[in-house]
Amino acid sequence: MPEIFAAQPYRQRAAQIPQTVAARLQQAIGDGSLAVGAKLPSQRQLSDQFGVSRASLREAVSMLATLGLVDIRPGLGVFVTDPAGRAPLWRFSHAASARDVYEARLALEGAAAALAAGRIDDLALGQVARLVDDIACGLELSDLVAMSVADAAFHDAIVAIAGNPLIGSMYRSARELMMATQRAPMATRERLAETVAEHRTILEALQRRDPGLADAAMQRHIRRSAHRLGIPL
Amino acid sequence: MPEIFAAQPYRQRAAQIPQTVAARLQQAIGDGSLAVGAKLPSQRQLSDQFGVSRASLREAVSMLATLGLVDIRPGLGVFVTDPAGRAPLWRFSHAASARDVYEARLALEGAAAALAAGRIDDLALGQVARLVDDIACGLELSDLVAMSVADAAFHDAIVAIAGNPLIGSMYRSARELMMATQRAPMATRERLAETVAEHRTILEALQRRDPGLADAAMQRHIRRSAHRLGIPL
DNA sequence: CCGGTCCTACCGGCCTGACCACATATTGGG
DNA sequence: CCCAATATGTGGTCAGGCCGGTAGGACCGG
Repeated sequence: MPEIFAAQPYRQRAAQIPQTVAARLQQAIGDGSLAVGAKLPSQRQLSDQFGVSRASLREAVSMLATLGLVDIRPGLGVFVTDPAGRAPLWRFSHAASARDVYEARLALEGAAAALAAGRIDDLALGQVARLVDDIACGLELSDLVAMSVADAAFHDAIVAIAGNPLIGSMYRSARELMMATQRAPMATRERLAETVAEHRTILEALQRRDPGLADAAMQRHIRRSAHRLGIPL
Repeated sequence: MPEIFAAQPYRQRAAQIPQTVAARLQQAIGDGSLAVGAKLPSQRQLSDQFGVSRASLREAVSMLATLGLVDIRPGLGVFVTDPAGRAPLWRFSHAASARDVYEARLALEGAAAALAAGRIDDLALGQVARLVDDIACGLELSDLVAMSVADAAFHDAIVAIAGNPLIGSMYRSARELMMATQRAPMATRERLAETVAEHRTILEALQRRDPGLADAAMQRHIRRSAHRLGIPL
């Protein structure tokens, strides 16, 4: 399997028209020429503009839709989707174990916490603090649903604050995968109290703007979460 | 397992033909009816079999290709890709900066190195050592191409040894993205010598089976690589 | 018998031009 | 003034055709 050297310079396949068109559209979306929510010109118009057939243009648009960059609404048009919105349509063709997912979370969220520590502002800090309070509140009320909702929001917020679109996209994918394999969390009260304390520790690291501390606190939290779920890490 | 969400309020859009065909092909790939590496029937044959036009069938195949499930080889046919295969850079929405990519690499490859340290066997250790030698050899011969090839192989190998399919998939995506944005590396000889030393350090950490050390060494290497390319991290 | 060239069937890539279903804007009648 | 019929625009789909590249067999020269 290690025949990495056998790989000669990839034969550059001739530029395929749909791919080229998709790339140009993607670029237009990326650099803001096509704002979020904006409606693209009609397929007939675009195909004419690019000098390609509508079939090819359709393939390009179809690819962007598959990637979730664009939303096609029959009879209305094609619209640029909200990037912050769900973009996790990507599929891992192979199955991942719960352990795989937690290892990935460890890497991604640890890094996200470190980045967030260096980039968080006071406003966001207050929001994160509120989410921690929500979690604690859920604990007191023994409202497991509220707790898990606030918990998820907490992690999402940190990844968002990290401000790295790649890590954000990867995180969302891992999260989606996690939901597919997650078992019900055990509800011992003292164990739940642990998670609140761990979130508080992360919050403190963010307040101190200490990336290393935030990374460590987040990794510790995820590691212990995995243990609580019976996943060896 | 369709329609868990069938009861949703959103109006169910009429089944679109390409999507339906893509789903059925995807299912066939998923359940093993189409083995990895197998060649799909020709597009004309498939379109006839599904009772759809070739244009629709092409859109479906194009979607699968976008998801990386199949590989289209003009003049030959459509083939089911190896799940361990790589992901095209379309995956990520809105353009990522070089800094974003390096931040993601920092997280992913650091974690991969740590995992690899705990899982590497002597055989793999020898292969990695050989790759480091190749890099050093490239330096002596001032063969920049050979160096970068061996360098890439080194990183790929560590990710492979880590054995986490998620991290592997994410890493490959990031790598593709990196190649798209990479600027020419500066070729000062002493700077190149630095990279050899950094790789050696990573190798030593792997030899000691020390995850923490491997993580740190890999992160340091990537960080310095970024600096060498003028990317602030 | 061997090795080359040529031919042909097959494959994907792309185009043209048309028709359908749906959403909306326009318009005309009650 | 309101409401329905219609015109227009959009995406969805189709049929058929041409192009260029690939592979494998047939053919021919050595």
